[in-house]
Order: sequence, then C-alpha cells, then structure tokens
Amino acid sequence: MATELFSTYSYLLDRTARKVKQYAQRRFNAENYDITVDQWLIIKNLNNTNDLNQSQLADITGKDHPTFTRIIDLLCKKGLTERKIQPNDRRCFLIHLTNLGKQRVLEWSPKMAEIRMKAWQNLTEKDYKNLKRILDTIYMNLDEHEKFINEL
Amino acid sequence: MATELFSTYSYLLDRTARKVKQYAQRRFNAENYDITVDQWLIIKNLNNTNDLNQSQLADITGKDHPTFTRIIDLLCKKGLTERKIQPNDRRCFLIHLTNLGKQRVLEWSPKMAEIRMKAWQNLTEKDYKNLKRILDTIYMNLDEHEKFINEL
DNA sequence: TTTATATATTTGTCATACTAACAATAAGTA
DNA sequence: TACTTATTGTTAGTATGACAAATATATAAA
Repeated sequence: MATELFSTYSYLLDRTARKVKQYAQRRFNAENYDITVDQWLIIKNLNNTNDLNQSQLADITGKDHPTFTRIIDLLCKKGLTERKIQPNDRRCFLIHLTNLGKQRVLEWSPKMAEIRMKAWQNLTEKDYKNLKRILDTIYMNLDEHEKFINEL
Repeated sequence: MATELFSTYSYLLDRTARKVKQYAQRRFNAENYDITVDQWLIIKNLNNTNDLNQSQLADITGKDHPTFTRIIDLLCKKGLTERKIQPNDRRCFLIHLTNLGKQRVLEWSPKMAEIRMKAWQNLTEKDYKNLKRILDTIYMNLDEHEKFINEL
C-alpha cells in the first residue's frame, strides 16, 4: 500500500466524512431546518424504533453515552423528543419522539434523501457494496469488542 | 440505494472515520506519545514540506483556519513547531518544525505505520484503489470550489 | 440485611469542526 | 495620498467526540 500521507485511507476517510457532514449541514441551514446532522440521525432513527432507552439508542446510532445525553438534552429543548420515566427501572429513561418530532421527520425526510443522493452521483450500486464491505472490514479490524467476540 | 440507517454511506463513513481516529489515539496513548491524531497529521506533513504558512498548511491538511490556529498553538506549546515571522508579509507566519519536532516524527513514524496497517488487514491493493476512488468522488460531488472550477 | 457489583445517566475536561466577527496587513484604485 | 477590498490569522460561541469520574438505582452475593 502506498505510504504517502495523502494517499492514506485515514486522511481520506476523515476528510470525506467531514465533507459529507458539512455539506448536509449547510443544506439544512439553507432550508432553515433548525437541527444538526447528528440530531437528525437520532430523530430519524427514533421514527423507526421509538421508546428505546438512552443506552440502546446511543449504541444503535454509534454515539458515546455522554455525547448522547447532550444531544438528547438539545433535542428535548427543541421539543422534538422527551424523556419518559420507567417506573420499573428508575435508572433509565425511554426516549420518545414527540408529535412535533414526528412531524419534522416527515417534513424534512424528502430533502434529506435528496441531499444524501447528491453525494452519490457518478457512483453505482456495486460501488456502494464495495464501500460498505471495505468500511465494515476496517471497523471490525479495529473494534476491540468484536475482536473479543470473534475469539470465542 | 438502501435507505436504512445502517446502510447509509454517511453513517458508515462517520462511524469508520471515528473508529480509525479513536483506535490510533488509544495506541498513541498506550505508547505515551503526547500527541493527538490531528496534531500528528500536521507535524508528519511538516516533515515533508516545512516552512509553509498557516493557510497553505491548513488547506493541505484539510483543516479550517480557526481549528488550525488552535492546533498550531498546542504544537508550539509542546515545542514541536514554531511560528516564524516573515518580514515581507507581516500578515502570515511560516510554520516551522523544530528539532524536537523532527526527532519525534522520526521516533514515532514506525509505530504510526504499524497502526495504519492494522486497519487494513484482510483488504487488498485493489480495495484501496476502489476506496480512494469512491471517497474522492463523494468529496468532489460535494465540494463547492471544485464544482466551480469544473464549470470553467 | 448488608455489602458488593453492575447498569444507566450525568458532569467535567480537553480537542476538534464550523460559523461569525474582528484585527492587522497588503494590494489595488481613484 | 486616501479609500476600498482582499488576505491572513485570531477569538468567541456552540456542537460534537472521547475519556474519566461521579451519582443513582438495581441486582447478586454473603
């Protein structure tokens, strides 16, 4: 593999991930959608699987638990989600998408899909499969937990 | 293209980029290398092309200017770089890798290469070329400046 | 029942990403 | 020269990411 700095996958990955997030955020802002890319990821996911607790949702969306707490704080402040107490386990909350939250997901989804497709111009279904395979392989190569599981 | 959260390239990209950075940082910390991944990227690059000004270096390493200012502040505090005044243009500094900086690049490079290869297990040269092509395509699709250039 | 351990969430700290506003300097122009 | 515009870099504010530590509650063990 080439060892030149700018040929390294880590630089390319970081740069591209940032570009995608940055582009999406600018499009959100241009439409006056008062939400960040990471916040969107979460409410979009809540629309599919509502009423999970924070830990589960954090894991699903790939966020650190402290980071997740803070993002939910902001979503609650915006009225898009709420924390529901569970009487049978008072350690955890269920994160619930409010009616406003559901409305926003419906309202904003088409634009989000359009933005997502924009990045994929000139690429094929096969490219997607390859990308997914390569990224998943890298992820697994570095994931301590998965490595442990595989050794069992 | 699939629309599920876990099948979106943006999620995969973000997740993988973070995993790579996180893994590298943990390995740095384990070796007591007092440096972050982003700081390393910059001194590694300075070792090839020393004495550029901040704007040029920020562009090369893909950082925005405010972020770059802060990273250079930290690198200078650690004695790895220094800002040199240019008499003919007093707006900008040349960023200079100190002797300690050069020493650290030499000292740490082998471990960094090892860490980089770790993520690439089970992948081929062809995978690398594909990944690079796909990521570059996504980047170009979203890059306003390049788009403008291409239209000329 | 008391103690120990595990789970869920929060708080604090540092680093980075991005935006906006600002200061200093340089370069172009009337 | 004086005015305007562009460039370079900094600072401040908000959001996120990673990690360590604290808090509250639940569960298991002695």
